[in-house]
Amino acid sequence: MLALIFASTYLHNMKARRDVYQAIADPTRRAIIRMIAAQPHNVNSIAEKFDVSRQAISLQVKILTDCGLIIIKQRGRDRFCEAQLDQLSEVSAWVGQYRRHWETKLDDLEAYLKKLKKEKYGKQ
Amino acid sequence: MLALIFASTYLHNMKARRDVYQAIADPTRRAIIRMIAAQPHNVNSIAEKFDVSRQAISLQVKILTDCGLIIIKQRGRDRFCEAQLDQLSEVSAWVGQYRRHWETKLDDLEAYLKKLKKEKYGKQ
DNA sequence: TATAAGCGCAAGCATTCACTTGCGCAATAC
DNA sequence: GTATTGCGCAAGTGAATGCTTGCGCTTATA
Repeated sequence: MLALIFASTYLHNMKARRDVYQAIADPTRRAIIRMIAAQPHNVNSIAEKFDVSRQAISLQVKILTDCGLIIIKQRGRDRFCEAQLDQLSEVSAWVGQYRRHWETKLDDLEAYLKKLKKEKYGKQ
Repeated sequence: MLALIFASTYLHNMKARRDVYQAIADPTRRAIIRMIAAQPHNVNSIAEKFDVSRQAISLQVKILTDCGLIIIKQRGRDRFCEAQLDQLSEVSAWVGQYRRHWETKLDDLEAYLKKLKKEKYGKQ
């Protein structure tokens, strides 16, 4: 009896933290985004492209839907997934604030070339 | 004896899939990146800013180091963490390819406003 | 009407994650 | 010297993740 009580306290699919960063962390989900960004697909036609079960893809689609990256348009028995990538702007903004960190090297190179040029042509 | 053999097959901290997307999925890691991007910190001074144990932060630092987002410069007993965010350009590129998906609405709005303006002022 | 297709729900399972505590080691401070 | 500080390593834990299989519902097709 106690076992039953304890078992019931276990919530299997508890609402987890799901933000955009988390959503795009999984390569399968990125692949799904890639697919439906090019063209809407129903769940099964997505699943056909992967070698996991249909349910696995269905769950990934649910996750992407939950965090608003895709929207479902029901048509008959088909559920067409369309990309709704507004949320990606957040990621873009976050990454963008560090742009100088990875462009520094290019800047350095540019400055170096400029200096080189100056030395070659102008002397001042 | 068998138990020993089986026990030894269990690798506790097995090398997991760790790419940039995974690395930035965790809010704590993003916060760490934010900190050391502004200024290098040693591990303890990072840990002081969070209400988790020092080891927890140490592990996060290790993850970030493993996937190349930060580099460690040892100085005496201190280990200074510096940002090395080149890898973020990959994320930027990935997100960037969908830019039109979230800018469409702005474009639509712009077109709508233009149309509105036209109707108001020009009639053609 | 019977069969098939598209799909979600629910339960179970192995792995990974993020965290903890305890320990030890090297570098610095007293 | 001894004490303290900075830090990694190792083991353990609960929760989350990603997957599976089985079932049943609804919609389309034969």
